[in-house]
Amino acid sequence: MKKIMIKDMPNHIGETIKLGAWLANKRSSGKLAFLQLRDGSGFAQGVVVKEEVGEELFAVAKGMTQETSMYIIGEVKADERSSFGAELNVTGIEVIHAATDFPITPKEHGTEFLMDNRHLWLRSRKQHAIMKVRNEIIRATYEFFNDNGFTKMDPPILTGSSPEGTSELFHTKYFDEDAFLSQSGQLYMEASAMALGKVFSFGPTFRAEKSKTRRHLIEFWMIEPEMAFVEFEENLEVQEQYVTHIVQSVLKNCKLELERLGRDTSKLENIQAPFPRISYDDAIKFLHEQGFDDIQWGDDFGAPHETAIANAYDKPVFITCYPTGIKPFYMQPHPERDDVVLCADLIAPEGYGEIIGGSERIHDYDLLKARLEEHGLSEDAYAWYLELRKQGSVPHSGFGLGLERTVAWISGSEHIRESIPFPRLLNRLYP
RNA sequence: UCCGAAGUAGCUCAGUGGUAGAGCAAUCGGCUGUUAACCGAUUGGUCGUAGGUUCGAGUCCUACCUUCGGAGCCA
Repeated sequence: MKKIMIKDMPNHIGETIKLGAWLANKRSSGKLAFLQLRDGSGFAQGVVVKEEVGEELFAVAKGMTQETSMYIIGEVKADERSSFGAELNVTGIEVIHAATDFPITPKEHGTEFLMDNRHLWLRSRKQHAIMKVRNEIIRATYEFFNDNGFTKMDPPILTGSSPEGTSELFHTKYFDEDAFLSQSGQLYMEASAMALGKVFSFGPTFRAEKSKTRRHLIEFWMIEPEMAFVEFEENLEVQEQYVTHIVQSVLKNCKLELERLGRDTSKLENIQAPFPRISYDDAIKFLHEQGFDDIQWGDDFGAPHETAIANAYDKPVFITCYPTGIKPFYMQPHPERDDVVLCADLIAPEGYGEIIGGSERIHDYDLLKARLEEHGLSEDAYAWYLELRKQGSVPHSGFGLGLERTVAWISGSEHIRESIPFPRLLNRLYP
């Protein structure tokens, strides 16, 4: 007898098979029991008919508690009532471990309770679907960059200095030295791009910001491509093609999951490059026209401003060329203007906020050195980074995409904490 | 850090100065197609903590703790 996964059941109609499974839920009558089974690959219903299996096995089925683990044997039957077209006509059950008092019952629960039980919450249908979407985004990311000539390079997580002086960093000891957990691998990716041309990284980043919103995590995963000989506008084209690829891949490969999440897929089908662009200057004008009198040229956007701009489009929108004063030291100035830089943020639709920040980087040694000084950053700590501009420096650009915000947007999750297996939040390091 | 809301059964909540309640979960029983199944019964309480007002406090007052939502900061 063949041991298979639930997702493959439609390929085994009429066969007797074996599953390793957990009991997600059950319903029963005097002569029928419906077991809602899950095995990690999917969810399926097992039907136990008393007349067919006998008193003893029927009593076992009726008595099973939520999340009991088992090997279960039966014949796969086609059934239109199933979400994926198949169910199991059970003929044998071997209970492996009987669960007791599983805390997450099939009714409503509060956030704190679910977060305390995150290690068990992951088993639920919605969380399962979000993790599948997350995985598809990761898979499509590797596919896109591999197909387009990028090499994956892994920057260090322990660093001795900060790429951007502003954000709070997690501090730790490195033997007798001070070290910090990486909040971006960008500077190392620039060095990597000078070696391998087009590179990307995918790894965790850490920000000790006291942020407490539905868009913030303390530990989150970022995809950071960096490209030699690529200038500002080409950088935007890579971004819109990349985001298009991951959205379309999820639509194609996660149909069941998006349905289970209740995602409005028509909004996602529309996500096709090119994406609209609006300059910072025009965005300020637009906001003033919309009645926002709380923002002036030179201010950074708040969440309500970003949402107002995003709501004017049905695709992600690039906001380009921000004032030099509110952006990091390494961004290339606009060729015709001194007061703005060649950068762009990509704002997701439907209020999910900024998912990409990117820019062309300064490649002139003297200018970069001057910017380091203006920002009060130590030249010693950035000596290796400056030296890149002395050894065959070239125009180059890159960006960083926040994975969890992207997962939240595509899956339609209301909060970013559900888009990573074990979220690290302000006041939460458990489980 | 600031602004707002909330802490009552394992979970989700009601209870608005006078005997501590419901649904779900658990346990027992019933039901031949359920799908957050349904029906009946049973079990289950330091009302966040400390102090105060009152004949009497889950309810009113004060402080603290915790959580949630938002702001700032950012991806």
